[in-house]
This record gives sequence, structure tokens and C-alpha cells, in this order.
Amino acid sequence: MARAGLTAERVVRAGAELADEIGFEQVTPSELARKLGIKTASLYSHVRNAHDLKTRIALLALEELADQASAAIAGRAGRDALRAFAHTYRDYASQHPGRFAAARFRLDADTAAASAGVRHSRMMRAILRGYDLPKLQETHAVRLLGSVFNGYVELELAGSFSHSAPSSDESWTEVLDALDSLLRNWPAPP
Amino acid sequence: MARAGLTAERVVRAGAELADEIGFEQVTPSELARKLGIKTASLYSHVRNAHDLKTRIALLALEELADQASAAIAGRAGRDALRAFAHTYRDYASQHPGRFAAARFRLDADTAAASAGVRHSRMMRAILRGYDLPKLQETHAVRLLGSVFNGYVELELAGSFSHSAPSSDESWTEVLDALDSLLRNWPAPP
DNA sequence: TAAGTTACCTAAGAGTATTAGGCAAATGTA
DNA sequence: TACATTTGCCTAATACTCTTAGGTAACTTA
Repeated sequence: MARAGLTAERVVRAGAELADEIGFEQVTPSELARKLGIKTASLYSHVRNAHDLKTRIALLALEELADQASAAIAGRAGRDALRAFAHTYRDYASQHPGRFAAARFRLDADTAAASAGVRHSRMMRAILRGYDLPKLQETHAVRLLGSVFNGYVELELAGSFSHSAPSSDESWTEVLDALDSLLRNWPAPP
Repeated sequence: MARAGLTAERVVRAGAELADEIGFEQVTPSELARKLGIKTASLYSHVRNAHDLKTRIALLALEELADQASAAIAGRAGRDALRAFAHTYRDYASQHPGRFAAARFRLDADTAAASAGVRHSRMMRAILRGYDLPKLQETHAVRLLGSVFNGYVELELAGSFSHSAPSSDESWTEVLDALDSLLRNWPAPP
């Protein structure tokens, strides 16, 4: 019997591809085994179980996304950085919808803390340094940015913006301009 | 054999409760049948299949949420309406996390168009009427609001805000103030 | 009370997740 | 080169899950 020469890493990468093809929810050991041309049981030497598989795909996606975002904001500040970061997010989601869904997979606290997820919030904080926000408002602003990026992309992926004018592209740039303006005129706390 | 006296509607309501107990993803025919004390196969006289069950729970949740939001914004305008609407969203999600997840279940286009989802965007548009937005910017603003509300609540539910100060409650009010301020000073298009 | 409806059942087929144990291909060692 | 070890993949088996088909007994209505 010829071997496929798989490793845990190759399995996870194939899982990520599969997620982009059929959706992250639909990625299961049996489906992935089919794609790889091996028996389902054979996967269990590379991955602990179905949940472990999904977790690893999520970690991969978080890492990839952080890498791309980090490259995008390098050397930029203020509005430019904000736009570059946001575009990276949206582009990644449209090119890799399954991976993006994976990045939103709910990890347990420890795994999340050790994931590339923390780089994401660090980058947002870095972007905010280009705006003159009161120190105490920074976390609020980070949470707002995270909410908008995740929320917008998810709604768009769900098709919520595709059945009415104006185009989602247009809204996206307007929304980013609005956010930029908001960050430059953040309301003073009471 | 004593009958449980179920109907499609009671089944769906039980499904919604189950979602709040164990999570929407985990709601399956077999699990629901267990909760109801009947055999799995018996569910199929009330519901077409697993997907149909989830769809109906989603529609129920959208309806409930729209009802509550509609009651909350009645008689209010501007900042008050914005806050009332937003709080309804967040409260519903924290009291009914499973139903809230259900409300985000991806419906096919026709079902979505016939769902209470359309009431949600109508309400957001109504709220925006309290602000003096350029007509063309209204849709962009609706999309921004939807993104923030969905995004924030989802991140919060995922625990993203629970492991660092300040509290999510605090961020939520700051974020809403920021949104209010943004809507009152929406940047002029180029 | 007889007829019709229907809420629930049992039975069965196909598929999935997971574990246990086996063999043969790749790899390291003498 | 020959041997031992590791390991990548297999078959087999268990215990689910979803779904369909057909039956029966409990309610409803005339």
C-alpha cells in the first residue's frame, strides 16, 4: 500500500482548504479523509478528534490572518493603517471564507491566549496610537474596531448586503471613513 | 401510550429552549427528542429534517428579537432610540444565547426575505431618521450599525471581552456614545 | 358509537466519530 | 547490507446520528 505521507500539519492544511471549499462547519474527519484519499480512522494518528481538527484549523487561520495584517500595516499610520488592516481582513474573508469562519471558532481560554488572536488586538492598539485617544478609551475603541470588522465581514459573507444597492464595496469605504473620523473626534467621557 | 400532545410550534419552542441550554449548534433531532421524551423518529411528523428545525428556531428568534426591539424603541428617538435598540439586542443575547445564535443562522434568500429580519433593518432606518444623515449615507450607516451590534455581541458571547478590564458593560455604553456622536457628525462624502 | 385523523411507535438503512489492533513501508542502526 | 524500530495507513467493531416506511392506539368529529 503506497502511503500518502501525511503529517499533522499537512492534514490541517488540507482541512483549511476543505473549509474554503465546503464551509468550515462541514469539515469533519470523514469528509477530510475522503479529500485526502485515506480511511477516516487513519486521521486519528494525526489529530485527536473532530474538535481538535477544527481547533487546529482555527489556529492556522488566525496565524495567517495576523501575518497578512501585520505585513499590511507595516510602515503605515493613522487612516492608512486603519484602511490597510481592514482591507486585509475583508480580503482574507472573501478569498478564504472557510478559514475566516474557522478564525471565529470558539477556542477555550488557554488555547485562545496562546493563539495569534492576541496579535490581532495588539495590532489594533498599534493603529490607535496614530490617533489621539484618551488612554482610558483605547480599549473601548479596540473593541469597537473588532466588532465592526468581524460584524461587517460576517454579514457580508452571509449575503446580507448583496441584495440591495449600494454595493458592499462602497459601504465598506464609507464605513472606514466614518470610523476614521470617529477616532479623530472621539467623544469626551462625561 | 400517553401522548405528549406536541405540535410543530411546541417542538420549535422546545428547540429554542434547548438552544439556550446547550447551544444552537448542538440542537439536533435526537437531542431534542430526548428533551421531549419521545423517539427521534417521531419528530419528523412535526419538522421536515434537522435543517428545517434549525431554520424554524431561527425564524422564531428573529421574530422575538424584532418584537422586543420594536417595543423598546417605541416613543423614543435619536440617542434614546439607539440605546434602547442596542440594549435590547445585547440583553436578548445574554438571556438567550442559543436563540441569538439561531437568529444568525444563514437562511436561504427566500426564507430570509420573508423573515422578521427585514423588520430589523427597517427599525434601524427608523432610528437613523432621528439623525440628519445625507440620504445616500443612510444605507452605509445601517450596515455599520448592524455590524457593530452583531459583532460586539458575538465577541462578547465568545468571551473576548471577559478577560481584561474595563468591563464589557462599560465598553458597551462608550461604544454607543461613540456611535451616537458619529451619527451626529457623519463625515461628508468627498 | 363508528370513521377519520394524527401523535407516537418500531424497524431498518446509511453515515459518522472513535477505539483497538495489525501490517507493511519508511527510517535508523549495526 | 541486514535488522530493529517507528509509524502511516489499514480493517474491524461499537455506539451513536439522521432519515424513511409502515403500524397502532389515542384523540376528534359526525
